[in-house]
Amino acid sequence: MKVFYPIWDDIIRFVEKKTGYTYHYSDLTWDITKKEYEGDYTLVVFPMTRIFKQKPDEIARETGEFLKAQNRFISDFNVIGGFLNLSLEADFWGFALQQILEDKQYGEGQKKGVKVMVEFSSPNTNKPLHLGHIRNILLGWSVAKILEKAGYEVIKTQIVNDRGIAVCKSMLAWQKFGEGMTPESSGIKGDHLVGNFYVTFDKKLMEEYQNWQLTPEALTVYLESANGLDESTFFKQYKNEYFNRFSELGREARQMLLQWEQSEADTIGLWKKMNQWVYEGFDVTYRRLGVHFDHIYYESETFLKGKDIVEEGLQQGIFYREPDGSVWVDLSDVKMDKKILLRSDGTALYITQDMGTAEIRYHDHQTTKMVYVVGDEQDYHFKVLFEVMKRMKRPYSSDLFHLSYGMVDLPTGRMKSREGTVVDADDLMDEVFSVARNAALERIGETLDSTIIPDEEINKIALSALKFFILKVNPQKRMVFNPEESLDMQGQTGPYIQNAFVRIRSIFRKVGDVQLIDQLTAHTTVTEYEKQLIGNMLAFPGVVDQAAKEYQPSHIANFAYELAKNLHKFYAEVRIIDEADTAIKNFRLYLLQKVADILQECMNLLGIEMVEKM
RNA sequence: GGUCCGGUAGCUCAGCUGGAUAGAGCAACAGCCUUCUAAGCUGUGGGUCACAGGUUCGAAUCCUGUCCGGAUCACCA
Repeated sequence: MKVFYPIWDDIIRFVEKKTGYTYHYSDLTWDITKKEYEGDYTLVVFPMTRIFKQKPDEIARETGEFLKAQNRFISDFNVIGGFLNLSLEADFWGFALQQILEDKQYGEGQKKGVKVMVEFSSPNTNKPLHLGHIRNILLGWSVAKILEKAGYEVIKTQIVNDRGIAVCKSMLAWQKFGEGMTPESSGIKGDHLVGNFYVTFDKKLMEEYQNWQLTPEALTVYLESANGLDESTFFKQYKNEYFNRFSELGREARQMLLQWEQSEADTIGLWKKMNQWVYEGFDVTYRRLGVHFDHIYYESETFLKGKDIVEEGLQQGIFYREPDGSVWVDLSDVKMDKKILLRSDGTALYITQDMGTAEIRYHDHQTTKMVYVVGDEQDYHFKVLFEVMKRMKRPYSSDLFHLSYGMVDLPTGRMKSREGTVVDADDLMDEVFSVARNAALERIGETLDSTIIPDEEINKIALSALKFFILKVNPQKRMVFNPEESLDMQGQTGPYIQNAFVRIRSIFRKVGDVQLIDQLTAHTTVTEYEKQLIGNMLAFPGVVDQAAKEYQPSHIANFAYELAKNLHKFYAEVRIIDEADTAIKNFRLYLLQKVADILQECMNLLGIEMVEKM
C-alpha cells in the first residue's frame, strides 16, 4: 500500500504534534468507506480517543482539517460519529494505477532468505488418491506458491508411506489371486489395480473370518471373552484380534512383512514392482492436477532414522526408558500426556519416524521452516512432535507448522471405504470434465468441437471449478462436497474468475498492444467502477502477505473473486474499445491489463490456469 | 471423562489482530444480449451470527459457562 504512506505519514505527524505520542502505521485503523457514506477511505478514530483525551468527532474533524490542508491527495472529508471519511483527489487513482503498473513485481514480498519445506499429499501405496487427498494436495500446492510469492524459497515434498502391513496385504492378495495381472494386461491404472487387490484382501479375509465364526474355536473365544455382547456385535469388534491371532491370511501377511524387513529378495522384488505401478498411477493423477514435487521421501528409507534421535534424547535425559525397554517422553508439564517414542522391542513408531524424517530433511536442504499439510485428526500428533523437537533443541524446531485441515464430507456424511462412498480423485476429475464440457456445449451450441475450444481448455475450466470450490474454504473447517452442486460454473466459482480474464483478453485481441503513455493522472473523471478495481489492486500485496502468514489460500481465492466481480460490473457498465476520449480509453486499457495480470497471478497462486476463450 | 476444532440466510461459504445498518454465491422470482464473450449484469425476498452471561464508547469477532457436531487421548498410521 505504498501509495497511502504519504497520507499515513501526515496522520502520524498530526498525532505527534497534538499529543506527543509516536504512532506507527499499524496503530491506524482504517478501511474502505462503506457505500452508504461519502468518501473513499475511512479512518476509525475511536482508538485515538485515549491519547487525545477529546471526543471522537472532534479528533476526526481536526484530523480531517489537517489532512485537507497538508496532503495533496485529500480533497475533502466528513465526520460521522468516530469515523473520518476521506475523499481523495480525482488524480489519486491515476497516480495509484501508475505506481502499480511501474512495479514489475507487484504483490511480491521481500526476499526472506529463508527456505521452507512444504509437505503435502503423503499417500499410502495401497490405495489410489481420493477427494481427501485432493484437498490436501491443493492446499499444499497453493501454500507453497503463496510462500514463494511472499519471498520464501520453497521446497515441495511428500513422504510416501510405501511400507507396512497394509502394503503387504495388497501384495499378498495379488500373489494369491492376481494370476499375474498387470496394469498393461488389465488396462487398469496401476494405483487402482493395487487398490483393488487391497480390497480383495479384505474381502477374502471377511470370508475366512465368517467361516471361522462357525468353528468350535470361535465359539470358545466367544464364550470366554464376549462379556455379555451378542454374537454379531462381538465378532464385529473382534475382527482385528482375529486377524492377529487366528487368521491364515493374517499370518501370511505378517510373514510377508517380516520377509520384507529381512530384505528377502522375492518379496522385495514384488514390493518394488507393485509400488512402481502405484507411482506411475499417482504420476498421472498429479500431472492432471497440475502439481509436482521437488523431493520425494519414502518411509522405507527414513523409518529407522528416528531411533538415533531417541537415543540422543535418552542420553540427554530428555526421554526415559521404562523397565520393559520402551522409551517415553513426559510432556505433562505442558498439558500433554506421556508419549511413547520407541516400542519395547526397539522398533520404530510413526512419531519415531517423523522425528527422523524432519532431521533428514534438515540435513538435505537446511530448511529451518517446515509446513506439514495433514488432516486435523493428527493435531495432537503434531503438537507432540513439535514439542519433542523443541526439547531436542533442533535448529528448525521453532518454525514447524502443522497446516491442519478438516475432513471433506459428502452430503450423506463421511466418506467410508467399507461402504464404497470414497470419491476417487481420477473419477472426480473425469466427472468435472464432463460437466464443463456439457456446459460449454450448451453455451456455444452443437457446433462445439475441439477446434473451437480444445479439450485441454475445457479441462482447465473444469479444474478451476473443482479447485476453487475447495480452496475458497478456510482449511480449518470441515467442508461438504456435493458432487453435483459443487461443480457449478456460475457465481462464486473458478470459471467466473476465468471469464473475467477471458473478457479482458478478448478486448486486447481486438485493440492490440497499447503504447504506454505517462499521463494516467490526466484522467480525472474516474468512475466508481474504476476506483473499486484500483482499490482492490492496492490491497493485493497485503492479501498475499496475510495468506502467507496464515497459510490460507482462501484469502487469495476470496480476493480474486472480489476483483473478478468488480471487473464484471465494470465491463457491464463502461465502454472501452469505442471510448472516444483517448486518455480515458488508455487509462481503462492499462487498468484492465493490470487486472488481468493480477487475476492470473491469484489463480496461479491457487494452482489454477487461465484460459483465453471459453 | 480430559484436551483440541467447528456452529453465521433453505443450501455452500466470507467476515473473526473488536468498528458504521452482518456480506457473497446457489436455489426462487422479475428485468437486461442489432453494442468489447450473457459461464455476465441489475433488482426483490431471505438472519434471535447455537444459547446465556461478562469486558468495552462499541462484540459475529475477545473472556467464562452451557448446548450441539466432529476429532483425539493406542507399544496403529
